[in-house]
Amino acid sequence: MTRTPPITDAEWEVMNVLWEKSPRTAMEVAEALDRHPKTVKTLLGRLVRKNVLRYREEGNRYVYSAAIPRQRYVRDESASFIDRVFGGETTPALVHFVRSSRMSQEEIDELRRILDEKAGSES
Amino acid sequence: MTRTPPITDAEWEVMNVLWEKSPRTAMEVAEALDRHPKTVKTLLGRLVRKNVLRYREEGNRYVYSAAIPRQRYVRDESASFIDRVFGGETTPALVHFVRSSRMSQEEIDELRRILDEKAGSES
DNA sequence: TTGCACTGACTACAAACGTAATCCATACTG
DNA sequence: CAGTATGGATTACGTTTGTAGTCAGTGCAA
Repeated sequence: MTRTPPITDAEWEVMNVLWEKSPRTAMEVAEALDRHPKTVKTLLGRLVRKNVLRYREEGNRYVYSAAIPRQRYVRDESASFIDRVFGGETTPALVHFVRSSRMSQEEIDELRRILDEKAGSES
Repeated sequence: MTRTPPITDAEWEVMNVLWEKSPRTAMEVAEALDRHPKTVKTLLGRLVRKNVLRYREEGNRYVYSAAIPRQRYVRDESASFIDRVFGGETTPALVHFVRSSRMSQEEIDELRRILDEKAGSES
């Protein structure tokens, strides 16, 4: 299992639009982000070099798609965030988020359900 | 209220030891992190320039303390992380964390308690 | 008192980043 | 077919980051 290469903030923006819908051309991504096409192309190129994106030639242009599922990045990025900010302790992070966020009753119930499942399965 | 200046990964490491215990000298921080003193001094200097750290002269050396409470950084950093990775949606982030983390029964209960408080107070 | 061991200040420097411009080939327009 | 617009490849460039080295002052050990 190849390690997910680190990607920067600007690259995350690009990936987010491609995870949301693939494949897309460079121009389409640039428009979705409302950023300079040249800049976007640079970022796409770097992401291809990192093997986070793949492209297919379509006529005279490339269409890009994610080569690594969003889920993997979410997992890795979450872990490194929690390491950095909460010293690797997940529960304090969760406590912080729950305390500081506005949640609807439905969302609260959803989380409770998940905690209940967990209470059953956890050793 | 001044905006919390962005700090880098290496700077977070330094801040974490100073948030944990202040004040400390450059040497003490370097030892706590087991990193090259020169490197740590550079980072301390940069953090002072960003007004994230303050120092006091103690004999011929400086002792550093955080000038911005950890809590503020945690809040800001969490928000920007959730923006980047979860598009600003906190609940999906929470669901992800709860699902993917190992938690003891006590931790699960703690979170339940907090959710209960929240259920009461939330509209 | 002399010189060394530390200190902070300043400097260095390559890699990564964000942001784009230039270059060259090709496709479309008239 | 000529000229222009567009696409990817390559190059540019100031800034930030991580990691430290050099320099000049000073307090302590011998």
